[in-house]
Amino acid sequence: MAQKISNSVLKRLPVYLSYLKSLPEDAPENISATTLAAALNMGEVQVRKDLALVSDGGRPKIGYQRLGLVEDIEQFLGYDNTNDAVLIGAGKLGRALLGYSGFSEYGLNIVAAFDSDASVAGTDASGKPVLPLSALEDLCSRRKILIGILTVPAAAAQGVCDLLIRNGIKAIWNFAPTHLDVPPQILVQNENMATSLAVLSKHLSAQMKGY
Amino acid sequence: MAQKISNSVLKRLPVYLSYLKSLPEDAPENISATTLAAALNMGEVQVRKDLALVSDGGRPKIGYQRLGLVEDIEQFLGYDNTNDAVLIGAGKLGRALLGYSGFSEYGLNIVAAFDSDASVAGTDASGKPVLPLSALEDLCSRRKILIGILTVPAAAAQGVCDLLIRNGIKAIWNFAPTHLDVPPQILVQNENMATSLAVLSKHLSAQMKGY
DNA sequence: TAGATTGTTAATCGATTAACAATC
DNA sequence: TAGATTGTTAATCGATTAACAATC
Repeated sequence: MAQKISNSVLKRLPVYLSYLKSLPEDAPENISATTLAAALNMGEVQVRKDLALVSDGGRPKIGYQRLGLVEDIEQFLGYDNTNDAVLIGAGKLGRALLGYSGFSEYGLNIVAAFDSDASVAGTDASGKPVLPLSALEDLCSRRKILIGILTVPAAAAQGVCDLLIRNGIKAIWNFAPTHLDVPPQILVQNENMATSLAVLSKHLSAQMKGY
Repeated sequence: MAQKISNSVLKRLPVYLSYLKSLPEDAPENISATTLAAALNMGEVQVRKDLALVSDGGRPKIGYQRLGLVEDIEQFLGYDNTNDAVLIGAGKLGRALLGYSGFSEYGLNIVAAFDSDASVAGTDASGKPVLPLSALEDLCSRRKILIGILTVPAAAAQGVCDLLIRNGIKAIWNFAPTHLDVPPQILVQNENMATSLAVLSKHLSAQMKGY
């Protein structure tokens, strides 16, 4: 029976992963949950519980096999089988994401970008083609794309979102600062800057006031 | 006694705010928690509880005053008194953020960007100056900057982070995919793409498997 | 063996939801 | 008044933490 994984665990796993990968090649072969927890400022029980979900266990007194753990987390997160994605909205943010080479490491491959502005289309940004929106349908169905990355202005977001869904997209990574209405089986992951800013500035003003 | 606000509430407030602001000028003067909840796919009790924290209440049968609510949320989040910030790392992502005009709406003003690569420095990206890292100290102390936005490669992040803290920065918005070690009174808000991607691809593969 | 470390079971904590009373 | 809506109090749910037993 497939275990239900909470979002909070899911968000911590990449943190472990990137830390483990940042260690030098000649680091010790094993690493303990205690060490990991200390390095990342987390509770060690929590780390152990999280790791228990993805690996088949460490050894008392020794810890987890470092490289095995990396593999286990990557496999668990599905970073080993690459997902193709399309990106809509080739503005500054869109191009920044297009040019971000790090995604492949997480199993994400942006196949092409689309923009409603035909004059932007055709241009290559960091090797990836930028196409007119009219080409979306063909590409999505031909390559069975499941992930759409939305970097369009808020006002255009819902329309593009509907278009994506009509073309078989199952998951949307939404950078537009707006709420999207979607059918229940479609996943929307919001990457709302305003949200983080709120946390940031609130903490800041709280600290200033000294409470 | 200042109320302790949870992060989850803090993250929902900007969502209400942006929805309220997206309504047309001639929308009804009042809006009920019920309506808001339905539009955003949230629980109505939750909406009401959240709004209770920031406003002095709606009226039964009528709802909340729409414009008053906007003001209340903005004021609560501190969007009315602008915070100056510096951005370090004028790569693609850094420039995308620099050029993003929406921040001012959230009370954030990026004063300048810095980059260790002197050849990039001097260039203007969308009107904001890009300066060499050596100019950071002077500007931070002169303008009493409290927020630092980190868009440097992971390997450079901790070093720049330390530099920022030495220069009086109290809050760091970290886009580098790495953990930062900071003293307890410094706030780090991580904007880790890998984290969102993990949630996204996991849900996707779960759905494909049909469980 | 002793001590470090794992993994599990139980307790705590916090956030969400449900039920309901108050109000216009 | 009746019904929509607010706000509050209590119940539920889930995640984190603490305590502890098992293991190398």
